[in-house]
Amino acid sequence: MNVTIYDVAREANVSMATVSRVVNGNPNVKPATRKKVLGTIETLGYRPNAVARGLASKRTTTVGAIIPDISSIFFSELARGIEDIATMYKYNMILSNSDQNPDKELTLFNSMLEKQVDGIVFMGGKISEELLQQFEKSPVPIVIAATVQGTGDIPTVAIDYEQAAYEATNLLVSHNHQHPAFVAGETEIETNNEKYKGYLRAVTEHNVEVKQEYIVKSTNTYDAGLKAAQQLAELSDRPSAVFVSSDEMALGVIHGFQDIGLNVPEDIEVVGYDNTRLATMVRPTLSTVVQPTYDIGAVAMRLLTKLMNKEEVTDKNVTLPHRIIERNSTK
Amino acid sequence: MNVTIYDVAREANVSMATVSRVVNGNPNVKPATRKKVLGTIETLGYRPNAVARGLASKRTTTVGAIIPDISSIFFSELARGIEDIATMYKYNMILSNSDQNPDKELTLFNSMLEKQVDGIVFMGGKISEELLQQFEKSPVPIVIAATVQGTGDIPTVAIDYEQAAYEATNLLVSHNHQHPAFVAGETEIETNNEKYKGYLRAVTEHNVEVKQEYIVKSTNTYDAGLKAAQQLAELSDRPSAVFVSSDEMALGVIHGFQDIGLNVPEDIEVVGYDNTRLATMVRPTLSTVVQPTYDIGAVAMRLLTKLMNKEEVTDKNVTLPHRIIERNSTK
DNA sequence: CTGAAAGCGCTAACAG
DNA sequence: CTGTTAGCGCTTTCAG
Repeated sequence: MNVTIYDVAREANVSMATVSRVVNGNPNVKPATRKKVLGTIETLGYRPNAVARGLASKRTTTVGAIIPDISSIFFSELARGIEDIATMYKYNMILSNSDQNPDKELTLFNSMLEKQVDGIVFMGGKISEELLQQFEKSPVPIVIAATVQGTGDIPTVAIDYEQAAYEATNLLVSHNHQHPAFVAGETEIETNNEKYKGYLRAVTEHNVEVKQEYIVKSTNTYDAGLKAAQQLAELSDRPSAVFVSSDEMALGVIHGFQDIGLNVPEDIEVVGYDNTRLATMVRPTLSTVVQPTYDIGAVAMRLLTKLMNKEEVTDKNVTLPHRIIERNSTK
Repeated sequence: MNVTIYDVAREANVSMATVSRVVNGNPNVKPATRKKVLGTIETLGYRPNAVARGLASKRTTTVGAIIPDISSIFFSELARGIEDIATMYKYNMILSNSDQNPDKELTLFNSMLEKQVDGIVFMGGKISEELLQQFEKSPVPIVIAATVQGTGDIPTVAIDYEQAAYEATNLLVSHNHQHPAFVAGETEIETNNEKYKGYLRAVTEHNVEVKQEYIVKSTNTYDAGLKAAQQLAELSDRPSAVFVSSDEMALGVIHGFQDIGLNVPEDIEVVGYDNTRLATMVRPTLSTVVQPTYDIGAVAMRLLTKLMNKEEVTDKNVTLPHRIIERNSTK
């Protein structure tokens, strides 16, 4: 049998309540008794049972994080931001992968509520109507990170995906490419849609007729980027610039062009999105949209701590700044 | 107030025990009552409280994972393996980053025990004496993944790091490089030490005198690889082949050489370690040691489920197979 | 500053 | 097949 608060109380000749007080740092304890209790805690090797505590206090100091795929370079950085701040505020994090599967998201959400988490950070592609409803009647606060929610009113931390894409496309336009191409990840993912909108806005703004063959919709992988580049290169009127919806795809695009003898940026300029570590791990180094991934996670978790603490939060929707960083994949 | 098992019992005109039985899938319930209970669970929107359940049953169906850094491409893949199997066996995973800091590892370990996790998967660089002692008197099973433990006797899942490094170096030797160079990550990390040993064994086996300047000890980052390449290239008798202790560093090494006009593999061959996704995201593509990262995580978690279940486990130390994959960074 | 006592919501014998 | 009854280990009033 493990040593319990009761054992400590008996051994130290105090009540359970007093032991509980010193364990929880309650100031209403005479220094002498505090010291005595601390001593017997030490000798007995007492370790508080967080489950019992959670049942009694209705707070578990545990948060849930629903993430599409922790092995993705983008999301793992987000997760790190969440976890760091969670730890800073003494929370543990239950992490689950959803693969952006709506059913799984629902299941995970409910499973986390059963575990009595104090709050949840959600990341996903698209928030289904049903999930949104569940979010809205959630007994604990939820923060959505790096994810676009359509109709809902859940606190969110993200950047302006549309505007950033607009600016990235415009960088290319300003380099005398009237009509850059666009390589997109899954369009079921709302952030990708926003990027698409921003791209379109930049292109159409210059009175260009949009060439559908310049828009490649695919999946967010390196290999898809590789293929997209091939496809674009084969066009009779090959584009001279490409905006890609993620760094990983952009690396694929760059290599796809290089593999068939095209030079980046001389023959074709490329801009990515996210500024993951990959952006500097390629030659030429990648010009890209800086999305402060780690910070999004950190800010989302910080916001969640406030919500869990029932603190006044003036702005439940925070939009973090983005910028474009020019490296060598553009001139 | 939330709806409890008691509410369901009253509403369904049965006892708490019966409700508990149907919730837990206990077969000793008449189909008719089961149906009735399920019905009122539905209408009342009852959601079992896992914390109360954990307190009563002394099982939380939660495991802990201590990981150096989830944002690392290597560890995030490991984590995905762990989480997938955890989910498969109905466990949740509490994930914490240690940054390989011994104090943090100790703290995290104890914090997870307080949370009453049913088991722990540990990944790290080096297991401190104190941590090992704590592991040995842990009340719940622990599995060590992708980590070399010195003296301890804790169940472990890994590959033979030394042998794999030996083979990788030998591949280079067989390509007529008598004395390949070695670029190593932190030597405080035991797996790196094993790689070093394997490298040395291959080199000395051929009666070569080891040139200390061919051994670059650094940190496991892309930038460190970049610098290491420069350093090696400046040597009066530049090596003609390099074995690198991780893919990420290897990418840096390749680019470091390329940046000063050297060609890989013509002027210098490069072999990496891990076969992360990075290995194919570089030109030339990287020859590397295949470490089944995801599988290590998956197998470790599977082993942990058996241990938690008190099943008979014949082999507490599993060594997964490795192999060398030749791509274009070698001839 | 300290103690007594009543739960938190559930499981697990045990009895029938 | 079902109900009764103790707890699990801790927090939290409420008194004093």
